[in-house]
Amino acid sequence: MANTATAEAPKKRIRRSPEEARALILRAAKSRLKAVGPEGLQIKEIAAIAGVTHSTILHHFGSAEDLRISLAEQMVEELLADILAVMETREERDDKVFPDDHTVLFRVFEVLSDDGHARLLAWTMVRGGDLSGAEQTLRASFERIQAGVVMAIKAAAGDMVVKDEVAERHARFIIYLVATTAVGDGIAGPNLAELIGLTGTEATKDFRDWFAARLF
Amino acid sequence: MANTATAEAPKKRIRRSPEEARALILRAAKSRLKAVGPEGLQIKEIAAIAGVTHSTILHHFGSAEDLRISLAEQMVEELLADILAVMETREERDDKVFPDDHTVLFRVFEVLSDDGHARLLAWTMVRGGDLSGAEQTLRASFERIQAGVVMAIKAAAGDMVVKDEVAERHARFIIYLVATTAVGDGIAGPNLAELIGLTGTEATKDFRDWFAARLF
DNA sequence: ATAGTTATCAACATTACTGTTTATAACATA
DNA sequence: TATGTTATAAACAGTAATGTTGATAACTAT
Repeated sequence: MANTATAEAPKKRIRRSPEEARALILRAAKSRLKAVGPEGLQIKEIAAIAGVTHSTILHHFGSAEDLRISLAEQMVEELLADILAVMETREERDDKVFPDDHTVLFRVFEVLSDDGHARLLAWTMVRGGDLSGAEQTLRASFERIQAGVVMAIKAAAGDMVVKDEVAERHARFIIYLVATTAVGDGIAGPNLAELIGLTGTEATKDFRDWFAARLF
Repeated sequence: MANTATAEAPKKRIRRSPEEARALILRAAKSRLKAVGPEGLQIKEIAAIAGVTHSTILHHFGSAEDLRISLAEQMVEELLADILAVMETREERDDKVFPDDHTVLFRVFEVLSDDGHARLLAWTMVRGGDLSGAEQTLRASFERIQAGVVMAIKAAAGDMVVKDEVAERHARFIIYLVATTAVGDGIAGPNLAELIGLTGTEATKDFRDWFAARLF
């Protein structure tokens, strides 16, 4: 007996555009990655979350590996877009960045290292991705970021004349330092801070203040 | 026809001690991880490299997951041992560390970020390992490192009197900064430097010089 | 309407990865 | 030499993941 004739749910189909479908699937993959880490990236699990079958994923991405590559690229692009948004906000408000106002740096840290962003980024790096697919976007983004930092350097220098190439070089170093630190912080931070003895919630803030004060 | 009686190679056995076998297998796993990333950590691949069968691995480690845990713990311990060795060398030679001599910092960077060490470390972090098995070792190591940095700080301060707790706090920040930077550098460095425009072999050295000069 | 396209699903096929069992070779110890 | 222990291997089993095929529902364009 049991299910006599409950009629095998006809299963209505939602037909999406390829773009919508890909976006939906990538969103599901991302949430899965954040939730359970790289091991959660099996297409059947992702399909279940997205509400589709796994063969739909294969239809849109070709293979499970291709899905992962697309995910990695998309995440890095999103990340940079977020950082750029932070920078633009600063320029609009025409704020001083350093050393009296650390908010921008803080928000960069938040974007890059908090909320699991860095762990996801680490995943993309560790898996050996070269991100060549997103190269154009990335390069353009960094140029804009660099322009912002150069401005900040000149502002911080005040009266002193700063040669363009010196400021530019300085800017590259600063960007590189902030980026690597934020990435490392996001990845190893929780474990590391505890081991070193930087405990308490204010320790994170203190460190970032200390760091910001030494940047320029 | 074909293989008539080429006698199915009797397959001589090498009998190792449990310690040797475990070490051999972990070495193979590590090289595999460095070569092809986390996806390369399947026990059959590892077994092939180690020259044993996969059931031998299961015999010694219990399960594939247990092997990965052992690998993560061993790698972190090795890493810290290497760094400690660098610190001890400095103390023996009684060198100045900063700002006139950057060799120690350079070697820490080398150990932490070059040669794929950081990528392996990132893998241990990303996979959510809490490393509780190696906790004692890690904590002790960091205490010794911190002691070294405190000495360096006081030396750098010269005549000025530095309160112990200030130096200690400063030391923690510096250790944290160097560690996170080195980790981020090791993970994102190659891609990031190229994107930012820090190209050429000397760019790495220049950055590290610039960084070291700003540490104290 | 009609025809063509394709995003979707369901069922099947296949690989690959982990884990199990049994036998034996290598070594230690008495 | 005899006996026990165990590290190793080979073959098998189970399961989970990817990939394939064919049919169809949803949409587009004629």
